[in-house]
Order: sequence, then structure tokens, then C-alpha cells
Amino acid sequence: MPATARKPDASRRSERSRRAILDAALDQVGETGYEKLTIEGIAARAGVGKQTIYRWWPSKAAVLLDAFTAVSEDAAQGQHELPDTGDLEADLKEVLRATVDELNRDVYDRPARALAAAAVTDPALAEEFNRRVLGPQLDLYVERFTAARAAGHIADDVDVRVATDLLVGPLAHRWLLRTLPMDHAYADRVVELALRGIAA
Amino acid sequence: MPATARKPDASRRSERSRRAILDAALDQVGETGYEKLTIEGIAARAGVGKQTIYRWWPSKAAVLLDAFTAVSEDAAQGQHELPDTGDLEADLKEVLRATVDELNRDVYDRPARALAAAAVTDPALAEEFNRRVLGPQLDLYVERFTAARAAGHIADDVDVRVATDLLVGPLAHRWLLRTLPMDHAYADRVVELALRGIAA
Amino acid sequence: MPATARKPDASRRSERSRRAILDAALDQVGETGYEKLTIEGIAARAGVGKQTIYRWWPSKAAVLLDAFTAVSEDAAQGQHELPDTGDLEADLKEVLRATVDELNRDVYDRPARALAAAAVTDPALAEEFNRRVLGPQLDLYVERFTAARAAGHIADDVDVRVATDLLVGPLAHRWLLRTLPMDHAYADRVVELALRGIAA
Amino acid sequence: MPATARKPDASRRSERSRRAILDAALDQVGETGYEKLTIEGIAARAGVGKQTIYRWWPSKAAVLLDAFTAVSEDAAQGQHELPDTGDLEADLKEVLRATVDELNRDVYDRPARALAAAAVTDPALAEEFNRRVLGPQLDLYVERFTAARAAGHIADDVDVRVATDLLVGPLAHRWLLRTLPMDHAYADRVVELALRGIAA
DNA sequence: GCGTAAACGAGACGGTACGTCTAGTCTTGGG
DNA sequence: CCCAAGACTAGACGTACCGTCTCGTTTACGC
Repeated sequence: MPATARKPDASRRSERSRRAILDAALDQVGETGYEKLTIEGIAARAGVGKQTIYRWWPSKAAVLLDAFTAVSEDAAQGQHELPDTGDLEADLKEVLRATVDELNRDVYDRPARALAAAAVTDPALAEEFNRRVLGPQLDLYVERFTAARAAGHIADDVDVRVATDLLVGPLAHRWLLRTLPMDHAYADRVVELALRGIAA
Repeated sequence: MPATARKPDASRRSERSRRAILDAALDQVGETGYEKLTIEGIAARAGVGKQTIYRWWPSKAAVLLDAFTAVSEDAAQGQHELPDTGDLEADLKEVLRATVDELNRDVYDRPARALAAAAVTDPALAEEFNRRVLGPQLDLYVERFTAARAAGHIADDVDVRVATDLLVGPLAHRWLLRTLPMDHAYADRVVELALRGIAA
Repeated sequence: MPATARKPDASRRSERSRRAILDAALDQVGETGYEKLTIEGIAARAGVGKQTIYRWWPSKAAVLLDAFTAVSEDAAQGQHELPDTGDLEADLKEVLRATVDELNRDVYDRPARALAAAAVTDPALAEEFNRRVLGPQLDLYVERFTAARAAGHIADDVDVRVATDLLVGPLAHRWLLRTLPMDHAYADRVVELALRGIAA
Repeated sequence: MPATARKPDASRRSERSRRAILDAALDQVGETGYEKLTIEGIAARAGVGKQTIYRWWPSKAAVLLDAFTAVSEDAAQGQHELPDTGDLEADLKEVLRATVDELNRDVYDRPARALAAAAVTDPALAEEFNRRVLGPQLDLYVERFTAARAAGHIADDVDVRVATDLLVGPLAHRWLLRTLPMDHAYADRVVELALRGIAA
């Protein structure tokens, strides 16, 4: 029998500590950036022992992912699908403009950027990040495109997942690598061009 | 006048050391990844004093950028423009397929990913990265699209820079965040959809 | 109120590490001399992190002082006073000859010399060295001389502290600066001349 | 034939550089102490290349020895023998009081202390120091005692070299290890006791 | 209520790497 | 060929965090 890994008893977990750690991580990354985010720093700021972090999370990126997930869910509260007014272009422009605005706010940008950077070089984290944060968001586009296809607004042969990438990819690229500034006008241009490509 | 920073005399720089450092950095990142890339490790592998690295580069990301730039230039040697057979779709598919192949080779993927991750959280590095590596590559697409527009193959009102993003963004997104696997078929789908959007 | 210095919790200190560090320091200085005594070397030899040394000692001289104090106490174990056979000259010759022998053994000479050298240019260390090592030894002479004066063996007007210096100074001088070799005969001559000066 | 050691041509040596180096070493040690005396610092302060120091001196202690020798010779200018008024006690008190005064002046104390400390752990330097600085000074006492013995002022069986140590040792001991403050009164006491020991 | 076992705050521990400093050597260009 | 200047390899410095490991101290459940 292989050595059984020590598993802490989750039912006895201190909710107070969990929250304090998540908040501290978010605050710290927002103030000083990912480079200066340390486990010791989080523990000190949260008034928590280091072991309490190591007990429940495998890495500081995992802490940040949990912290960001909470924020992300707050931000998207109730919105479990994209708007569907029947006007696809208008709907997408609205959503993408909102996304641009969000990415331009420091409190959202800093932790998101930190997570993305970590995911770029850490496949395991990337998998988790996709499963819990990015995937659900992209699914919303897939659903909206599927509905639009059913309504005959976009071509039948279009792969809705690729269509999603066509929309999201350019924005993500500009955001992550800062090739050029990112604003509402850019979001509109992307929507227009992408839609021309997939329109019926 | 502010205190002038000590500037080393570049004319006395040891070319042998410079190359050894660049090679060591590339080898190290290829073998063990960015997390385990250390200045001490590079210095030891290159047979060089640490100070020689600190003298000429501000950070290990900067070393890697220099190292990668050399590789990148070797890879693109002579190819200062995209192919132009008159068939835009075929040309773009060829280029994007080649890009996909390149990004799937570890020797290229590892340092590129490391640099991208660093750039995501370091604006100064991002600026440099764009200026020296990414920018010139994107310019090739811009030129090709400009030629295609002049030839009447794509619509007059299309912003060639946005068109470039439409092509490159989806690929970069999948590569960086590993949302889904990236292969020739995906490259083809992206080209097809994007071209529909911008065709005349 | 000035910023209070972080004080480690002495009750949690690892006795094993403390001993290992002291032993390693003593061994190292005995083998390679003070010049090549490094904190890193001590830490490595003791199988200890550097921080554990920096946490408990302010300098490597302080480590050596602690290490030497232990040795010194072992050497003097039980001998909390000088012999008193009633024959002052014989007693002093015995003690000084023993001192000469001790100073000619490498295991004692090396660390003692290292400490003395450090004390010469570091007043704070000198103070500590005097308080903990040299002072108590000199006090033994002072006590013996005081007893001898009470017994009428030396003149009433003699300052016993100066008398001690008259005995110890010449030996220390020869030992530290190696002006001339130091042996039993020399010890005897010093005792004879010094005693003539202070005899009743 | 064994490899001949590189010997620089002393006839081409720059006197200007030699003086500048000696002055810089003395100034530096006087200002910041021996710990912070570095070859680089001396070179920079003297406006001299490091190699010029390494070419002519084997160690920084050797530089300091040369520098101090010059000062020492200036201080003792013309005084190639101790005063001899016929009153040995008075003569010695005068000389020792002067020595005490000198050792209490920083400009003399600092480099002398640095040299002594270096000599304590460096036998080669100690030999050189004794030959060039300390030896000649002690010889003056030996000569004075020899004269006194010839005049019948001290006992015939007294070893004048040991007598010298009896005088100088206590002072040196207090000075080097700072066991107790050193002043004129102390010098007088030492002379009185020592002389009683050696008087005819 | 009362043990008792696990989570907790705290922080010492063995380590690794940091970025800086100095040693001693080597190279270049000027006189 | 000495010299000023300073780049080079080498390696110690003292600091910051890592992840592990005790320490007592809560805390909450089963008896």
C-alpha cells in the first residue's frame, strides 16, 4: 500500500483564515505586483501562520487562482449567459466593451495578469485556470454563437469554438502582450471583422 | 543634474562571455524551464562571473530576450517578408502552419513562453519584446495584407493591423493559455474564417 | 521610542545547531586560519543554514569568541584559582610555563590568535573578550598577588594589577608579535625579574 | 631552469604613484579603519590602477607597513637613541610617557593597530614588522639598558632584552587588548616596578 | 462539561538565489 | 614597459523566501 498522503480535515478549516489569506493575496498582488507576492508576505498580512497556507494550497499561484475566482464570480454575479437581443453584433460589442473596461481597471488587471503569466509557464495551473475561470467565460460565447447559428444569423459550417477564438484572441493578445492600446473602438473593429467572417 | 549611472565601456566587452551567457541561458531555460532559470546557474554554466551578467543586463528576462532575439533572427534568416504567390489564403495557411510547428518544438517554445510570461507582468520588458521580436513579425503580416489590399483581394475599409490581430490573436491565445490543442487544422480554420471577414 | 530590533526566541534555539556551529568554527580556524574563516564555510561544515548563524551572532568574531570561550572553560575546568604553595616564585613559574605550553599548541594558538587580532581592531569585541576570557584569567593573578601581599611576600605599596601586567605583558607581547621565541626559560626569567621588582 | 619570477623594473617605477598609494592607504585606514581598507579603495583614492599596487606590494598589509614605516621614521626623526641623563628612571618615564601619548593619537593609533592586528595572524608580516619597525625601537631600550648596566645602575646578571620586555610588554598588552586605560600614571608605575626588579 | 486531536499563529530550521562587493588577473590604449 | 582604467573569473557577503518542522494555543467534536 502506498504511503497515504496527509489530508487535512476540511470540515475543521478556519473560514476566517481562508478569507484573510485570499484577501491578503489579492491586496498584495494589486499593490506590489506578482513578482513581490510571497507566501510569507501573504501570511504576515493575513495574520496567519505559513503552514496554514501550505496546508490548503499547493502554490501561491493556486492561492491567487482561488482569490481571483471569488472576485470573478462576484463580477459575473447572475450573468450566466450573454445578452441576446437578436442583434448579434450589438450584443457582442456590448460584451467586449465591458471586457475592455474591466481589463483596464487595476484591481482586476493585476491579479488576472499575474494568473495568466503563471499559467503561461505552468501547465497544471493553466489547466485549472481554464477549467474554472476562462473556460466558463468562453462557453458563454459558444452558447451565444450556437443560438445565433440556430437562428440562421451565422453560417452553418462555422465552428463556434473557433469563432469564439476569433473574437477573444485578438483582445487577449493585445491585453497580455500590450502590442497596442486596447479600447472600445478596437473592440468594435474586432467584432465587425469577425462577424463578417462568420456571417451567414 | 542627477547622479550619472556607471556605464561600462562597451568597446572592451568580451564577445566570448556574451555568447557563452546567451547560450547558457537558452540551454538552461530549454532544459529546466523559466522557474529554475537563475543568474547563478547561467553564470556557472557559461563559466563566467555573476558580475559580468549584472554589468550588461538589468534582469534575467533581459538576458533571455537577447538570447531569444538571436535565435529568432537565425530562424527567420533572409525571410524578411511573407510569401506572396497571389493566393492569400494559401500563403497565410503556409505561414501559420509553420508557426504552429515552431511553437510545438521545445527549443523554441520554452524560451518564447518564458519571455511572454515575463512580458505579461513586466511592461518595460513587454515594450522591448514588442519592439525587437513581436513587432517585426507582425509587420510582415501588415505588409502582406497591404499588398493584398492593393491587389484588390481584400476590402478597402479593412484596418490591416486589426486584420493581423484577427489572424495571430487566436493562435497566440491558444498557445499562451493552452485553452485547446493547436495544430494545422486549427490554423487553417482560423485563416479561412478570418479571410472571409476581410475579403473584398 | 526607537524601532525595536527583532529578537529571536531563544527558548526555541536548536542546541544541536549551536554546538555544530561552534565546533565547525573552531575546526575551520584551526585548519585554515582566520583569513579563510567564512560564515558560509562554517555553515556548510556545520550542516546549517547561514541564517541560523546570522540569527544568533552579530559577526564571525562573535562566533569564534563563543567557540573559544567553551574551549577555554574546558581547559581551565575546576581551576578557579592559581596554586598557592606559599612559594610565590615557584607557583608563578609553574603557571607561566603551562601558559607557554598552551600557547604553543596549534589548537589553542590559532583561535586565540584570531580572536586577539580581531579584538585589536574591534573595540566592542575587545570589551567582550576581556570580560569573558582575558579578565577572569588576569583576576587569578590579582588574587594570588593579593594573598601574597597579605602574607608579607610582596611590598605593601605594590599595585597588584600592575604587578599582573608586569608578568603577563611580556609574554603576551612575545606571543602576539613574535618578537622572539617564547619558552620555559623565558617564562622563568620574566618571573624572576618581575618578582624582584615587587618583592617585599 | 625554473620559471623566473616576473620582476618589474624598479628603476622605471613612478615615485608619484608610490607616494600617492602610501598616502591614500594611511588616510583611508585613519578614516575608516582596517576592515574597510581595500586595494580598490586605495587605488581609487590614489588615482592609480590596481595593477600598480599589485605590481609592487604583495598584500595590503605590506602597503600599510611601508606607509607606516615612513610615518614612523618621520616621528622618530633624528632620535636614534634614548635620552641618557644618568637618571635611568626619569629617562624611561619620559620615553614611555611619550609613547603613551603617541598611542593615544588616532593618526598614529589606527595604522599601528591595523598593522599589529595583521601581524598577529600573519607570521611573514610579523617578521617584516619586527625587522623594520618594532625591532629598531626595542633596540634603543637594549642600548640604554646596556649603558646603564655598564654604569652600574642595574644588576650585572640582568638580561637587557628581557628587561626591555618587562617595560614594553605591559604597555603593549594594555594598548593592543585594551584591558584597562593607559596613561602617564600607568607608565610611571610600570617603570618603577620594572626598575626595582632590575636595579643593582 | 471534559478530554483529545487537529487546525491554528508563530517562527526556527536547512537551503537556494539574490544582487553587491572585493580579490587578484588580464587586456587595452596612452606616454 | 610602466601606467590608469576597468572588464574579467571567482567567491563571500548579508538578505529574502522557500518549504518543512516543531512549538504552545485555540477550537470543536465525541464521550
